[in-house]
Amino acid sequence: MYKIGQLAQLAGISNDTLRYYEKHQLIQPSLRSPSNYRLYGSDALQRIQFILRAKQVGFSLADIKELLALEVEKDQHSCEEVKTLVAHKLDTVQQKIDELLSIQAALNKLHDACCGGPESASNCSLLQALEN
Amino acid sequence: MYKIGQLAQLAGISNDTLRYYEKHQLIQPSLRSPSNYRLYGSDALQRIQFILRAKQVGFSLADIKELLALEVEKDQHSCEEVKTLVAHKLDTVQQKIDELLSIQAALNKLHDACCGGPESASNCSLLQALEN
DNA sequence: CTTTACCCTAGAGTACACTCCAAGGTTTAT
DNA sequence: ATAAACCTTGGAGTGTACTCTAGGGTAAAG
Repeated sequence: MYKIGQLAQLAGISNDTLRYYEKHQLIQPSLRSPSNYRLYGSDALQRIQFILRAKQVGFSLADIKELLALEVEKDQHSCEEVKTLVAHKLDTVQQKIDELLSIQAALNKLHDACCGGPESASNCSLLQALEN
Repeated sequence: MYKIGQLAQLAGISNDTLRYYEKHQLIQPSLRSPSNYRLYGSDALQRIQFILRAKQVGFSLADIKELLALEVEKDQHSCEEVKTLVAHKLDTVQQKIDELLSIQAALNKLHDACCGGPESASNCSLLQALEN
């Protein structure tokens, strides 16, 4: 069981951020101590790391809340619903990957082609690299 | 030459957003009309599309301004500087791709494994799918 | 020639995601 | 037993990225 400060330090975020995430229902402490301190299990760390990863690639906290809520439960009905939602999320993820690959290609071109020979070095920008 | 409204519509953003990007030096109109209207060349559209793509994958406007400023010019000195900056940006991009691949893997697992047989369907969440 | 649909600037307002502060209670170390 | 280092809540403040409003000028259509 971690207290808020311990968990925050492990995750590299502030206590305030953790309380903010709780207020917005991205994470809940497993229980409260007799003196009302938040107490977290070790699964909390994994959850926060997922939140940070998703944030890095442009998901909003609202998006992330939806992703974390994706769960298959016992009845087949819920499973079908989840499958549809997951398919949408996978589309979004693939689109982001494609966008990153195009940015990566442009950066590589700027790195390799534009700095190659002495004559090729004049006037080469990221957008020009993206064009060809 | 596009007027601001035409360009904004083509790009799917508002006139205000375009003026906001100009104020923050992400884009400049090629010239002003005699009546002081902004006039953009066709390269502006490409530039905006790059901005939107980069935003989608979690780059801030400050990041994007830096990316757009990456240009190799005539002297070799500038080229070396650009190479160093590009290498850093490529690291960031690769990290984002890796984060997306890990999210993609978890979503696929939730989609395939957790909805497979009738018994495997009970209690499967995104984070559990990420674990194994 | 006037109405409708554009455009301009400057500045205020909004949503999101924190971040900080005040005023107080708890735990740990000396 | 007392100081330092934690924790609590509620609410105010900050930075980013827009979004809207006011008050005005310009351009195209009937």
